[in-house]
Amino acid sequence: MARTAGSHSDITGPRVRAAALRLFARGGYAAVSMRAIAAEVGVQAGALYTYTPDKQSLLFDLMESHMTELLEAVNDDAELPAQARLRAFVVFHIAFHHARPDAVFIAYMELRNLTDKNFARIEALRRDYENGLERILRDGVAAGAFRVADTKIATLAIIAMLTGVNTWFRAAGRLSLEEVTAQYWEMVRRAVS
Amino acid sequence: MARTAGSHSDITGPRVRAAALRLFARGGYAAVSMRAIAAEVGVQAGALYTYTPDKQSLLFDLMESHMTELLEAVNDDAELPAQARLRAFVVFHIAFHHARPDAVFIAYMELRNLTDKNFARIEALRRDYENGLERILRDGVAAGAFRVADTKIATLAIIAMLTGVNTWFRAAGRLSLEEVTAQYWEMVRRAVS
DNA sequence: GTCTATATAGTGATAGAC
DNA sequence: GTCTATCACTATATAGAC
Repeated sequence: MARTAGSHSDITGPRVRAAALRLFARGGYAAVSMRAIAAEVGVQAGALYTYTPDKQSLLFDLMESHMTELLEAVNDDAELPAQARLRAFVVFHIAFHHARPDAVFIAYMELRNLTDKNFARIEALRRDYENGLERILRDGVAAGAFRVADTKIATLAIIAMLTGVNTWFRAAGRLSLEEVTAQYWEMVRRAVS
Repeated sequence: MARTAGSHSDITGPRVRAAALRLFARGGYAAVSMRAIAAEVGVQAGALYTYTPDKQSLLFDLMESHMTELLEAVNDDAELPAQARLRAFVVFHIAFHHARPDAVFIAYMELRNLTDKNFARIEALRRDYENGLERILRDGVAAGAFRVADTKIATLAIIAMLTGVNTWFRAAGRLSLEEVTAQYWEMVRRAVS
């Protein structure tokens, strides 16, 4: 059946989200206008409000989707030996974050532009993710495979270090992502041994 | 001698910079208006333009001052044994960054709000700082004190890890800055050994 | 040095036609 | 579902009085 002319709810919605993601990452939430997002999509500003009640919800949805996908993808296997388990986390973290630089950037640059309620929700998801790594470290310490003075500190240190890859790595650069991942894993491995 | 009433160029200037630093760190450059900065200082918006030609210059000056102070303070001593030299860097980095969280936050959250020319200048200063750490690592490798596959990667990994302390450390928390520093140093030490 | 007033432009969001 | 038009604000920056 032919749709009403100009009716594209099934594809415009995702396009709005994609444009917002791109522009927020590039220019920052506060600096990007609804008009700029609309222009990127190819519609007028008023049309955006069919897909989001307001600009804040658009930001929150992007961040929540990202964190939810991250938590669903991480897939930790507690049966693995401690080192293999930690290595799997390192490889996963770098690959997952490398694949979606804009979402990663937004997820921790735009926290301050969330309302209090939305901020609390995103922070809870982030803590869930951190707890996943801390569990790996704690189990490894208990099994005698790792030597870590404080697993919470080590968790935060490792995540900061790994996420940092996104700020400088370029596929066209001197090293492949595999080589970079191998070297980060080596540093993490030593740091907890 | 009595000054002209309302004439305070010697103290208002620094107060404008301090207010901008605080507000930019809290709300983000794009989201903070000149009126908001003026209100924080206790003057009207127009008066700010006695101290800065425009908002962009205000941001750039804050970032440039921060990076310049960082480079002047780092004070690397190439005569030290490799481990002591690296340890001094780690201790310095954490202490310096802990002492000025707002400037640190701005210096890497607001990069995208700089004009191209200003961005290039700040990036050059940042590279200078990174090169300082890389020199320490390279010398240590040459002396046989460190084992590092790629000193550039190790540099970026270490800096990301150390700067991350600012995102979570609170003086009122479970651990003192000295304890935290000791544990980060231990992780860095192992990662390059 | 600071004020008030203002120019010029842009903002998020809504109403109603099609 | 998208458009045009618009409301009510807010923005940066400047001019000229004091």
